[in-house]
Amino acid sequence: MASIPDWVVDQGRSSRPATLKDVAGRAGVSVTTVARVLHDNGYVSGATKDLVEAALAESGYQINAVAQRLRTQRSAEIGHILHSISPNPFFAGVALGSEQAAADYGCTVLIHNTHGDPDIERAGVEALLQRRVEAILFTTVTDERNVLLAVAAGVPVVQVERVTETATHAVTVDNYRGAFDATEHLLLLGHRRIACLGVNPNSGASNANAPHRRVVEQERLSGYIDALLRFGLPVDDGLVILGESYYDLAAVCTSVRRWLDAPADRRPTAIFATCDIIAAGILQEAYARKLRVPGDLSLVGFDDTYASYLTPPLTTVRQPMAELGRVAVRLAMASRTDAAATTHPQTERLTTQLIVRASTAPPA
Amino acid sequence: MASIPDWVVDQGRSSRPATLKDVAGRAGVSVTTVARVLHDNGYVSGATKDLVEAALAESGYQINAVAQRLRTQRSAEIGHILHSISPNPFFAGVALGSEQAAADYGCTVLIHNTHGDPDIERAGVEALLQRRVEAILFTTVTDERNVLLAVAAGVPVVQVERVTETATHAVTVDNYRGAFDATEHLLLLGHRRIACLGVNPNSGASNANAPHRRVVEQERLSGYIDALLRFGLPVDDGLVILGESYYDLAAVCTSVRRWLDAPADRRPTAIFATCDIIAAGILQEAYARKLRVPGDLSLVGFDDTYASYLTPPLTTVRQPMAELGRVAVRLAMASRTDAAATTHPQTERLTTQLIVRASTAPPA
DNA sequence: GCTCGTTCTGGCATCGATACCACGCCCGCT
DNA sequence: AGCGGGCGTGGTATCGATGCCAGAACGAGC
Repeated sequence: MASIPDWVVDQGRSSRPATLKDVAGRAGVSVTTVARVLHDNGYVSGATKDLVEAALAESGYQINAVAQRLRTQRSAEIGHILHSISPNPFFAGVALGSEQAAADYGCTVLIHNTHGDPDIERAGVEALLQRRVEAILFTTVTDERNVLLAVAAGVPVVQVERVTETATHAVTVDNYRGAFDATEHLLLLGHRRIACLGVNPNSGASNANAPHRRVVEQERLSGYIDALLRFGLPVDDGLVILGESYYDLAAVCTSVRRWLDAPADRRPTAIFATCDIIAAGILQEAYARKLRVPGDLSLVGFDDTYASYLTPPLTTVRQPMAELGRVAVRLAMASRTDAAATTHPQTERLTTQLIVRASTAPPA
Repeated sequence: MASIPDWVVDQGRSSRPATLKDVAGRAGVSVTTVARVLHDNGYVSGATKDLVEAALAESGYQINAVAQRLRTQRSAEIGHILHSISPNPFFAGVALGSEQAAADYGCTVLIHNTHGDPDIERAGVEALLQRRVEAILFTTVTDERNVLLAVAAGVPVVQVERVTETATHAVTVDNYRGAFDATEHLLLLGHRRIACLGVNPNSGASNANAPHRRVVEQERLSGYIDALLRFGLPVDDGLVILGESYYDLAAVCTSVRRWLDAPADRRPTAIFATCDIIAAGILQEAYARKLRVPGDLSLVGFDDTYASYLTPPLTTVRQPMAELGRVAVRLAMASRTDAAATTHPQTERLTTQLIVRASTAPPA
């Protein structure tokens, strides 16, 4: 007498998930036939098709993606390295966009939060390479060598809101234009003492491995300066404060306090902050001094993350965060097939949009 | 003459990544030996170890995690289903915590944003099951059946900040206590007309598949009511507005406007909002009416997401977001091994913390 | 009657890493 | 001298899905 087939054992809730073999046994056909029904390709007679479909349903079969990937050599995954999805919503916004576009390619996105730690970043890149991801996006880079690691492995790399010497694809917004628009908006309102709070484009120059957003910062600063010049105004060094990073709020805050504590005739009448979070901090400082925004002080932010939730709602330069993520994924996936794209890195440039809300008005 | 071995072909940047076999060929040993060096187990002589390590380095070998997982039957992945990591930072905070704890188990977290769409949610759960994730966390649920889907598959499930009849592990904060503390804080300051803005615990009752955070909402409402009763105050139905969901701001806003437009002697002197985002909206409404916070109106939020960025900084009930995620992962991983845990769902309850900032003060 | 093409089905090697088993060797102990 | 055990190494089945190839059955056309 024949021995009891494997598939007779109870496929209960706690046992291993069913395999193609299990289903084949249950239906009394070969695994090949089950696979054909599953993917609806090849020739299968109506009768056996019904038989197999019943067996599939009974066993609660779910395809094993791990085995499938090994066999087909397609991981269907995209890695995304970034600072942290919280608390700065900028990263979460980009991540969300990348997820949307990845879905169009049947891919899922693996997010790696580095928290600015180069070791975590390196471990993240290596983990992604081991998983054979189809592309890697960098929305922050702490150590430039980690980008090279990915490039050397032959994986398509796209840097988001970041421009460096490393030859990879990139997608950024027109930061110069964004900063110019913001400053011009204040100038057109009649402001003449306009301060700028940003991040030093030259910071990290001593550390060759951490050129944090340098070009982006330079562009924003240039946009501010050029707008002033266009209006025939000199750049007052005392009205420009550049921190070490976007997360270095402490330094920025003390500078702002000095400005706000100055007598009205020497105080800036408007401030352009290159990040909504910094702008939020300034709002609080102004509030503590009973300075009215926009009455005594106009304020423009950057990013449009927190801006709409603030009081008053903040005029800001909107970055198309989700679109940055989407374009990054498309660029990466296109370069997989297009041979020319691999050798000639491409840079996509999106436009920002000045969102005028209630934090800006003509000076008193 | 022997044919040219495979590994002689250039392992250049654009070719397939090296396999154990490639490395073995290069070093002139067996794959078994290479594996032994790689994992530093078993016996390997110093000489061959050096040989193999050189070969590993030369070929830029990165282990193939896909093959490894198929063979070891461990996906080292945890799925996390949530509404969306942006713009509400609550989810991002929980996700971050889950990622941290997952790392302790050598796991990575796969985030699925459902955007409140039951079809996306279902597809997400199925994708996770197909990847054979070791556990699934639900920080939002749109369709209860999707939880059952995961449970039926035998995967450990943990619901975060959510209590339902479905018998799964859960981790929540003490919402009753949080709401009680917030209301009590206002009462102790001397407020007597305290309004409450929340989400209707009975909403979705008509739709059996979408009992959105019902218990959590009930607890928050009860905490508010009980604090009033403790002070011998009646509950004024006109001062309680419950929206359909946290994302249904429109309805909430119109109600708030009605309150704020009322004459001062009928206007609430304080509002307890069960979400920072709602509180931010109230701040803006108050500002537009030139009502001073906390002078004319005190305000308490919930979550501590946006709270510290607002003007004035918002008094709020802090939820330990990251800790929620961490505990959820620990609960899930523990239940994998502990048989008793599977049958007896466990609920962990974390404590909230009232963070007093500048949006609350005694009534005028 | 033979060939050819279409329909239907099963066998099996393969993706890459792992783990078990087997074999050979050298050394020390009885 | 013989034997057991610690070393050092290689062979190979396996995880589960895929896709090529083989082959059988049947009808149509010459």
